[in-house]
Amino acid sequence: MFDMSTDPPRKTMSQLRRGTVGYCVMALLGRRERYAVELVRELAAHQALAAGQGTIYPLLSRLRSDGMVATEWKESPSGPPRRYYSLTDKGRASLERFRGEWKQFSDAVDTFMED
Amino acid sequence: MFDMSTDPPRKTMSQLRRGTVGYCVMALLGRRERYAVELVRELAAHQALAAGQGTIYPLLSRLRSDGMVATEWKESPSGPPRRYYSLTDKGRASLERFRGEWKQFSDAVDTFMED
DNA sequence: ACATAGTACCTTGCACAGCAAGGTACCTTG
DNA sequence: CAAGGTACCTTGCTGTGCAAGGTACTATGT
Repeated sequence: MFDMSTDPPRKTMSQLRRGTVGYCVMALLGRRERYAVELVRELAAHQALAAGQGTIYPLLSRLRSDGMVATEWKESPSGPPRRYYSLTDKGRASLERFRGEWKQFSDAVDTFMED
Repeated sequence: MFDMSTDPPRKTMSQLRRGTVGYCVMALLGRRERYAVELVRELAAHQALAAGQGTIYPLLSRLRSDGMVATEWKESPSGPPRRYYSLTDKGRASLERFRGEWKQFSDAVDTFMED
């Protein structure tokens, strides 16, 4: 059972993340390469975009098969090996395009939300 | 077939709409009551939030069973009767809450996209 | 040498909103 | 009384996010 009074905020935020998490990950990878657990930690820092491993691994897998990111295995200074992800040129182009779509979209929603 | 070069934008935008269309509809209903086809037309005006009847009718049905909106049948000056939707107090509270979540979320995405 | 803990990888099954396409009924007009 | 417009609604599919569960490698303590 949940908070029945209004609307569970968890679910709402989860829906909002749809379609954006991938591009936020790509934005991070555009600066420097990272591995999956690192990405999870950095997303968790911005509360609204917190996404667990169950979201990140399938997401990275999709980005990879779409050619948006490239991967490379590297040994860790302490622990099991890590798979590092970096943004490809195709990924960079896709991200650039998203920036425009995001602005258009968020401006539209802002318009509706302003009373 | 589609544009294979990068990413079909249609699909991206469709994902972005998730979770927001409902609240945009509620925002409209917060000002004055409207019927479904009217809502479809007003959303279509803001291109980024265009949603067809296949989206709107199930959405309104959900909002209704969640107690966010109330409905009332009214005769049309010309044509079949219309079902008018209006925002309930519960809907108003939920919308108010969403405004905060939306700001938090869009600020977070903006942070990632700036660079 | 071996158990324990920590880190990192990944998969499975489900939930649910948006959507295209298809279908019914009412009213007006010629 | 047929044709066209308006308004209602449903069905089946898709894709993404998520919790939960599972494997493997390394370091540490005894």
